[in-house]
Amino acid sequence: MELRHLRYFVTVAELLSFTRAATRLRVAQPALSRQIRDLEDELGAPLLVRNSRGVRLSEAGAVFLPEAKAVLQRAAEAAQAVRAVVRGERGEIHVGYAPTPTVELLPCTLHAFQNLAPGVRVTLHDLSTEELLRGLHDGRLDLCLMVRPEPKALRGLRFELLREYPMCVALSPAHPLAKLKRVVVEQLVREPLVAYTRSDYPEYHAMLVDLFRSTGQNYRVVAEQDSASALLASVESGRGVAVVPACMSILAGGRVRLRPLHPAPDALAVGTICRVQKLSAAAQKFLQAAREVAKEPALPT
Amino acid sequence: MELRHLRYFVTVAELLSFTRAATRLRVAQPALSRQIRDLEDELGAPLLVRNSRGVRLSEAGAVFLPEAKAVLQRAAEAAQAVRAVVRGERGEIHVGYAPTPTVELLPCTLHAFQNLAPGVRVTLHDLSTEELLRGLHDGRLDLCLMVRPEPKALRGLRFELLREYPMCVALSPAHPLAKLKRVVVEQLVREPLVAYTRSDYPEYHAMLVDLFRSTGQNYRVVAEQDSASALLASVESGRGVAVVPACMSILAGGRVRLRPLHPAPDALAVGTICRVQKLSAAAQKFLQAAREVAKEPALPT
DNA sequence: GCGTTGCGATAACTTTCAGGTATGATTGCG
DNA sequence: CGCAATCATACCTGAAAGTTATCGCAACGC
Repeated sequence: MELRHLRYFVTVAELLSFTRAATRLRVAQPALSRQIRDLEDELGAPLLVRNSRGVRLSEAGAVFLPEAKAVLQRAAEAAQAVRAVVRGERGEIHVGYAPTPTVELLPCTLHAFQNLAPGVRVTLHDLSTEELLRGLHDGRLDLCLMVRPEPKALRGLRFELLREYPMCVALSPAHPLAKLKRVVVEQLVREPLVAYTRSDYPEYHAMLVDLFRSTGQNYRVVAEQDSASALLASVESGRGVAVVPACMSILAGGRVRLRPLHPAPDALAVGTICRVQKLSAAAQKFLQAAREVAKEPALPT
Repeated sequence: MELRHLRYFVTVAELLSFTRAATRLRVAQPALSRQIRDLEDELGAPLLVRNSRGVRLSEAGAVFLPEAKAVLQRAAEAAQAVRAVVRGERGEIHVGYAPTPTVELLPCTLHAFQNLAPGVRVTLHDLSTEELLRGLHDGRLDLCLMVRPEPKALRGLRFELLREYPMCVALSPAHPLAKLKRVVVEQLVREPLVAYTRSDYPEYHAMLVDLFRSTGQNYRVVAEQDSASALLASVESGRGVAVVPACMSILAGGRVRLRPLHPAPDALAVGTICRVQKLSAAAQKFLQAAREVAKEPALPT
């Protein structure tokens, strides 16, 4: 039994005529008669009662007609489900992200994507930079929201900038520098610093070296922390101050003050990365949602 | 898209291997690859991701797999529904009947058939003898429960005797003859008779002529009624007595007495009739139910 | 490092069967 | 009765499903 048999039978049963059904199906009448007979042979019962004035449904045919329609309906739905995936209206995407830099963008993007493609499930993967890039390369991830990586790590991938967060100084509210509108590097270099763990965040320490080079003085790291929350807790406690991107204000709440740094080092570039090739429609919609979110004004510094 | 494509895809998706799926499907592997590719082309998306170590489902494939299984399942159910009709486990039969002669057998047979074939709907048709036979011939009726017709009316039909009801005399309880164990024809011929309408029931009147021939006397019909209930009402009122089959006792209740007639005329033969050819399995089961009912002891006279 | 193995894809061919044309059989109708 | 309409039959054609043989690729083992 094939869907063709069902399509043919349903048409004959609805028009109650082989001739008219053949016309509608764009086949010759004998071909249609043959297919119907094959179907009847396979099912072991005549579905149609032929008389010289057309046909009528047999007992078995009357039972089979709604069943056959249901099968065809179900088959059409199955095809539609795949086409919905192709159009990015259904399915699943795996999105990798770096938690702290995307603390502002990720929730808004997820929300926008939910409106754009309500049928697509988003699975989030909180991973390190290397794991994010590896996941993109081997196909486990469809796209990532993260800090702009080194250009040489971007083989076959495309980065799209969404937002830049200027680097700021995080201070406990009681700290004298917190009264200033902005902090100058020469003031900062004398302060005890809290930093990210050197082994986990080498690029953060490279940034610090760059930042303080102009002062000609050595800076002093009094504590290293392996997470944003720990860094902020250290700063809040008065242990020291930290250089952090402006987006950190969302995590900091009111417990820590952020002040612009002068001269400003390179801002933190956050955006999407995905493969240049073979991007699913759903993933493209996610990119679109992210772009729309980025158009909105940034959070006040 | 044909069911073949779905069968092939489901097998590959479950074995995650073209080679093993081809073996199971009893086709060569290239033929299978080709069919899957045709399906993918039609749906507009790859369903399987091929790598040199077997295959895995793509996004679209993961969505399509349960859909395809559902279609195949539904198709199998459709075929099973027809086979259930063939086996007489499902469907509908049209049963014609003569109400009064089958007053005992029909309810019991319906009950037995309900147990034998619960999935079959029985549609009853209360028709005259001629209409019953015509309905059988042109296929509107599958079988009938009725009085044995003339042999010449049985072209292409088969009668099967279920039960014989001896002819009795119906008397009002107050009637003098009601005190007797049985009524002799010579006694009966002097009584005023209530009969069925001559035009509607010629065979009934033929029976009366036969019955009284031996007495050499004329019988006297004082009223004609066109239904069993009217006949019984007339008898109950004392208008006259009637010759009726023993099964009439069920309709009569206690309002009328039935007494055997001596010498007994031919009993009323009640049974099934159906076409010799093309009897559906459900109709055969109905016949079987009727036979089982007939095996039970008859009602006491 | 290099053959070996196991996988799916490709190529060339064969076979099957859906579909086409022509025609026959039946029946209802003017 | 002839005509028109309907489905069945017979026979042919061609698309496509299937077959065998082979390729290319990647993982594995020695």
